Amino acid sequence: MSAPKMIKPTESELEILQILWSKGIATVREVHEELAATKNAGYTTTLKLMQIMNEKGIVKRDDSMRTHVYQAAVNKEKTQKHLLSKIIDNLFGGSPTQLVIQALGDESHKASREELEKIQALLDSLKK
Amino acid sequence: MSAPKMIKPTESELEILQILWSKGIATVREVHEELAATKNAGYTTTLKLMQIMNEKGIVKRDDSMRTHVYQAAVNKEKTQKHLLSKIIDNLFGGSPTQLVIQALGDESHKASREELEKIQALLDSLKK
DNA sequence: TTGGTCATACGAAAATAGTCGTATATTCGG
DNA sequence: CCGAATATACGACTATTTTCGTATGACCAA
Repeated sequence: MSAPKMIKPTESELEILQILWSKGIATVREVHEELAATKNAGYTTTLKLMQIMNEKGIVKRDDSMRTHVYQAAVNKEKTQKHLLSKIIDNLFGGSPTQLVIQALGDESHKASREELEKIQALLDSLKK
Repeated sequence: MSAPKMIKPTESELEILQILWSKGIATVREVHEELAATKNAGYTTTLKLMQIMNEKGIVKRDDSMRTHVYQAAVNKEKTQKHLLSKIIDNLFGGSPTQLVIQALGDESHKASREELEKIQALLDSLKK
């Protein structure tokens, strides 16, 4: 298994992870700026969060310089899969199909045609 | 909108909701019994949780008798959709397709052939 | 060199969740 | 009628998460 045995990021940690996953590496300042776009929190709050994540092993950091550089220490797909698995159990009684149906029917997150094709392709391969 | 403006049940509350959704109505004792099958918590813990859920408006109860009878006050599909929407944003950067792909690929929750057909049908109707 | 800016560390308050002990009331079998 | 079983109410304790204020040190421009 990977570094952290039980992956269970909190909501705030997830927000930070998403930024790190997309950026690859980032400083606290950079993460905070991006966070501040939608959220409203102080700089030291973000800092503290990232320090805690570092202690938990959710992120790694290079502190050889004055300004530390962070990166995710947990795999994106693994984390998604893990949390999704929990959701399926907690919210959909263990049925991934129900989840898929609700997700595809979500009005505020419509899938494009290409995306539908992608799902179709996956479905085809699963049917075989 | 329905009773509770912001639906945001906690993990424990979700476990209870699932039981209420499946049973329709139930007493604290009944919910607790079912909960105790997988979890390990005292009776008064379950009671307290359900009392709090009642205050929050997540469940309703008939307390005209000594043994109160509870039922969910939030719609199952609506709640699923709402929480799923959050997940899509928090974990999948707003892409339901990514979520669907991960869900279908989940090894521990495999979909049966019938379920795949159901998804196929939905996909067909979306494509039109 | 000195003042302003920016970085991390640290402690602790505030908010949320979950757990349970204990008090009190009702019900029921004998 | 009495005691055991069972129900709810309520308060409090623990744990976790989130949020910041403040201290301290490094860096830099004038």
